[in-house]
Amino acid sequence: MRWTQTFLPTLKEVPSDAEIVSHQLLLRAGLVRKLTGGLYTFLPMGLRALKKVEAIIRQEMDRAGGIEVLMPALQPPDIWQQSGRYESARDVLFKVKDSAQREWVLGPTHEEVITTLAAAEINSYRQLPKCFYQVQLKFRDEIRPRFGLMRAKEFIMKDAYSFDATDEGAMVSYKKMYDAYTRIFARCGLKAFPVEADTGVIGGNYSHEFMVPAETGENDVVYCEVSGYAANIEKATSRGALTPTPDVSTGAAPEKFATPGVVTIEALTAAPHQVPAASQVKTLVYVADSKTILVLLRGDDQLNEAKLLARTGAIQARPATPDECFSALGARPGSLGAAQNVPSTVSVYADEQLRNARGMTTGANDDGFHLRHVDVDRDIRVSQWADFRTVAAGELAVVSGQPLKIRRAIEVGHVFKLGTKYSEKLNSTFLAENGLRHPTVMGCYGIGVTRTLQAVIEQGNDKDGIIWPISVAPFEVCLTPLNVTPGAPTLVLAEKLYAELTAAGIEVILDDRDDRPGVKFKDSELVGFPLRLGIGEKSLAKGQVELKPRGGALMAVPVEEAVARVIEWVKTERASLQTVSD
RNA sequence: CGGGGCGUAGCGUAGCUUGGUAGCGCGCUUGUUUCGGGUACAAGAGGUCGUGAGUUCAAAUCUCACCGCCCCGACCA
Repeated sequence: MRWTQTFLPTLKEVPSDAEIVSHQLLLRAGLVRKLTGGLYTFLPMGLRALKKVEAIIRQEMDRAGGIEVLMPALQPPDIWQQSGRYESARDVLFKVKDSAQREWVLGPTHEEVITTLAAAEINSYRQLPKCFYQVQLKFRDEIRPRFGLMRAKEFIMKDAYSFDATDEGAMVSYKKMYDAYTRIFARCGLKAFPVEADTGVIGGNYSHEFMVPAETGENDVVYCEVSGYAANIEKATSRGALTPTPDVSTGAAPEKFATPGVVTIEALTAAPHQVPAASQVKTLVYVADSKTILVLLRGDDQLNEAKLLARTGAIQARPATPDECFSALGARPGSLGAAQNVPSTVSVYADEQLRNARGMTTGANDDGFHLRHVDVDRDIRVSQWADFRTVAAGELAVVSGQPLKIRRAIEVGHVFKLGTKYSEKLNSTFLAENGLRHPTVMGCYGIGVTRTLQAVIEQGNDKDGIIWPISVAPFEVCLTPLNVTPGAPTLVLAEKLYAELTAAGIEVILDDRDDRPGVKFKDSELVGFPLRLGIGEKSLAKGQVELKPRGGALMAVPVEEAVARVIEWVKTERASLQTVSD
């Protein structure tokens, strides 16, 4: 490819609407352009890099036994109603109407479609297991698209769906995808690691996310360096709060006391009351699937809403409004409690941290009053005990007992063991060897392809631009003759090397622009080609050309060795990202 | 949806407080120059100042509404 014949608009200045470095570089290096918020056009270099990622994914999916298909992005709403997600996923579903005013949905994912296919076509255990995958555009009505390709309204995803006859088989399929993901991200040059994950609205009972550590990520990952435990904060557990709950119980009965104007945990810790946060019961009123519930935590703990949904089985939950609190408990936030005057219709969920907690202080369900001497087990009617709290850094890992750390990360992949949730609802059943009909056991596996591409940039860059791993770079070599006037020795040699390298299977872009050396150097570094082969009159006079790896030192090599040296360098780089020999 | 910020040439921005001929840098065009790290000089093209209404003799500037973008939060398969 010749620079003058492709379309590679680089930007010297940082676009004002890009905040994070990978988003800035996507724009500056001429990889993408924004149409509008959350919608981007891929330009030639961006598209080439994207296709590299897709090719790696396809190779590894095929290697893992995946079968590629392509499903419709536009889908009928009835299959979504059948699975129950027309409601549960309504906030992210794009809906469109055709000219007959009939409604359609733009698929945010394809469980419904693939399960419908399986229901029709897979009828015998002899046809199992099967793992279908596709690389498809997905649509999500994101409330707030941001960070370029990281969170977009429309994006490319690789999604795979496995169908097995048995639970054990499903675990084998899961493990195959898990291993394939590990290879895929390694081959993309990404430092990605798996973490235990919450399954969210998609359902299922076993799940890992693949995370790329990055301060700009939107996920918090809890991990233990000693045991290797790692989990999304939505899922993470620990041995509990670092400070024990003070036991100041005297055995006394709950006692109401006036706390005018005290409506926060914080305020109650101050004079005159001076109740430590760890001795308070935090009472949260939530509306879970239109039912009012109470969630109790220790005063210094934070609710983990993902756990709330998981433990209660609710599809959606939100904090109750002050009015809703008042009508349920007769008091407003700041004076709420579960010890007295709780209607029997209101379920009370309590965090394990409060088990056996005695001598606690909590709201009295009477504005301006609290209760002291509350023993949770004795005084509160708890419907269900569970882990509802958010793990904090420094708490001890459940297994190893070592301190946990927390870091930000970008989620690039997610694997789920789904079980029979979708196969039952959409009638994907098969006849087993014993003649009985069973639902297929499913798994689903996603990789955000466009997000992965941006994660590669987020992880590989410096002040000059992108530093691509060679496996994902739009071109492997940037051939840079400094003088391109027709007939100039530098151009003549460049054309010769271009032909030879291209014939040898090296992906070369020839910077044939009539521009100053500084411009060409800066651009090649901004776009981030892994190797620059520079041909200038000075070194050519000495019979030499220059090899400059991106981010590495410049090497002068004799002209006659140039092709061999480039091929060697490229092959070494390629090999370093190849995890399994073909 | 709540909070904050911003919309002026392809990009980055000044001007707005205190209303009065829209400016700069980059990029672009032409010429000269330079030719190993975003050359230098000169000439030039390019603007409904996001849209609409209002106030005013006069609005980029003040007021209101709307639209769009960015950030924080909520949300996130």
